[in-house]
Amino acid sequence: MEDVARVAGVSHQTVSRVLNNHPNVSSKTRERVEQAITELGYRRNTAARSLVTRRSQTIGVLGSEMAQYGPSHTLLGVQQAARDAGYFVSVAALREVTPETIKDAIAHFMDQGVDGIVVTVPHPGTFDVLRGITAHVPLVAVGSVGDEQLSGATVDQRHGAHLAVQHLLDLGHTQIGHLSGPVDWIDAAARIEGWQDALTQAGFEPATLIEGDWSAECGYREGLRIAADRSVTALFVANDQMALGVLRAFHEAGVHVPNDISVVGFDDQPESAYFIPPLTTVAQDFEELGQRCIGLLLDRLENGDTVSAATVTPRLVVRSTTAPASS
Amino acid sequence: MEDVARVAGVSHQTVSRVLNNHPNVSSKTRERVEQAITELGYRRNTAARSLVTRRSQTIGVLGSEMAQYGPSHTLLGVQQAARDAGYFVSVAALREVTPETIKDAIAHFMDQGVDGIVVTVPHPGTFDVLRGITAHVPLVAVGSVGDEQLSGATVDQRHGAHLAVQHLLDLGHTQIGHLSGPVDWIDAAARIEGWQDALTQAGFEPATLIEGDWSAECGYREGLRIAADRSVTALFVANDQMALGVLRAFHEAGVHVPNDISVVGFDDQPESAYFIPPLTTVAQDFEELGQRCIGLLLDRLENGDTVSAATVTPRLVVRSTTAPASS
DNA sequence: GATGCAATTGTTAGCGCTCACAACTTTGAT
DNA sequence: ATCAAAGTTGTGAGCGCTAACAATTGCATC
Repeated sequence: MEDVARVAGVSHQTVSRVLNNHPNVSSKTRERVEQAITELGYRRNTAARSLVTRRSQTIGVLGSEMAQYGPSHTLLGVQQAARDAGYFVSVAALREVTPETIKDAIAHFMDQGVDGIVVTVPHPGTFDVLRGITAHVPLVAVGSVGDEQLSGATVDQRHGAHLAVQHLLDLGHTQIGHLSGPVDWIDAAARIEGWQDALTQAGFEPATLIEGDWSAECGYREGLRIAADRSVTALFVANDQMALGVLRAFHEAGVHVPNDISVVGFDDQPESAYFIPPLTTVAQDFEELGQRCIGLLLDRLENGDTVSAATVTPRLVVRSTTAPASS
Repeated sequence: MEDVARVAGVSHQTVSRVLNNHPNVSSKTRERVEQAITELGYRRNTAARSLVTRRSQTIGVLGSEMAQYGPSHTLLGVQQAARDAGYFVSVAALREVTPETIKDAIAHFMDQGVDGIVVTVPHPGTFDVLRGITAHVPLVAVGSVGDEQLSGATVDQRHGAHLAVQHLLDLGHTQIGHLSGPVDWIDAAARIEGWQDALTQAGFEPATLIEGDWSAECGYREGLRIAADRSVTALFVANDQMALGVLRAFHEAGVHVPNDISVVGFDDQPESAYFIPPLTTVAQDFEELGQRCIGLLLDRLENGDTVSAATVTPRLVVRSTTAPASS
């Protein structure tokens, strides 16, 4: 920086002012400094800068199951939005989710001096842990609706589940089962509630609820059982991967989809259009979710806004696994 | 730090020594300092530390298509290995791959003062761009075999392709087509070569080569064409997603897998076991790949090793999409 | 031409840490 | 008891930057 100042014939402070876009620099000087910067290929030292500003221009992203479809796309959205805003993104993936591992990871980020943290750990206990932590930086929790202490960005999963069930109801189904995700996942719980609500509102009993684990393997296993007992005419499956397993099980058991049983998934992964048959499902935009997280964070960081929330709305994609109920 | 020193009754330098595990500190003093640290909840300031050491304890990961199965799992492996070694991981995802965007991202990392960079941009041009850059930190390129200037970690894709084709040859197939990935992907090129090699070695002509784009949609499209012309009895597909599309196309066209045509995929995603029928494919361990990258980087960082390479070996997983050729 | 005010630029200190070196303390051999 | 060598601790400087303040300049006003 001293070198730049010398070349431009000014003081180091003026260089700093140019770098930080301070108003009171004459355009002539600014130009000279900028030229010196490019000439010398100068890059400002981040460490020195954050030592004095106490800002690191870094956002930490804490997540579990980061390689899954949802989380990895959320990360992508977060990353892009953050980089567009001039922030670095530091990632910590949890191998195992416990209050301790979460606290550890947050501490890891605090050590690093991040300016804000996005948490995508989709278990309800997470929020309590986060509320118990006094991080001195803004926090956004994915999946949380947001409250006094914690900002939240979320897909309206309940609405998504409504959409799915309503579609089946519209087709004349009344016996609509649900193969859910693990109940200790926020998303799974919200989808269960949406399913129950829609059914209850329509005057039907939400009877058949099976708890799954998101995997195709589990979808297959439970699919075989459902195929054997045939107590439902339609099945709302909490994600596309389990739906894949279900379709395979039904295929093997000679249950025809959609004529014998209708199936609706959730997520709309790109592959779902190529299942046999192509899957009717609920699409959610994870990248937008990630972007909204950063939006929330930047609002708090730059405008000093307090807590807030953002919601992304899912939509139904009808393909070939749903058909009118045979009367 | 001054506070800790005061509480422990030593100088700030002694505190620093304890923090850095310097040998010449008496165990009594060390204990006293450590107690003061926990008592005060002291955390060392990363910015100040890296200002003087010129080390940031951060590793940059530069990638494209980061939400895909391979890259996201590689990132996971990188992240875990890095965190175990006490490093932070900063991520930059490229929206678009050009020499400029790569250079930008590297510059972004240099600004941040990363200690090392892992690049997973699976296009051959990448390596030339990287060689042209004078980053003053160790670089590991995923997919590169490594050379004088550039360390590399890679899955032996050629071997994987061999495995797939040999399996089909063993079943008596001789007309073995290949639906490849985009030829400007390193992985796609390596798999094509493996396919060609294996066939040539066995004395057959590698005739039917179709270039795809990794997507299920493309697998479906090309699958329909192959079903119509029936010039092959077996198809080696460069990834599982395209294989999904192919299976769907064959199903629709009334081509029975594996009796009419055998299909082998590549990747072994967890879902592949639940395709209809379950997919024979080549498994590769992306997390291990990521871990090896960090291993390479740390070797260079800590032991001053020069360039080197690591290879992960894929293996064949036989399921139900392959059967002996009907004579 | 003197005066005041704003716009622009320079000077100094210090963020929290590690490095190099100086100073002190112990140990063990003479 | 004496001395050197090793082990242990303290002191001062400075990494590259920005904030606060001081100093200078330009320019309109009386």
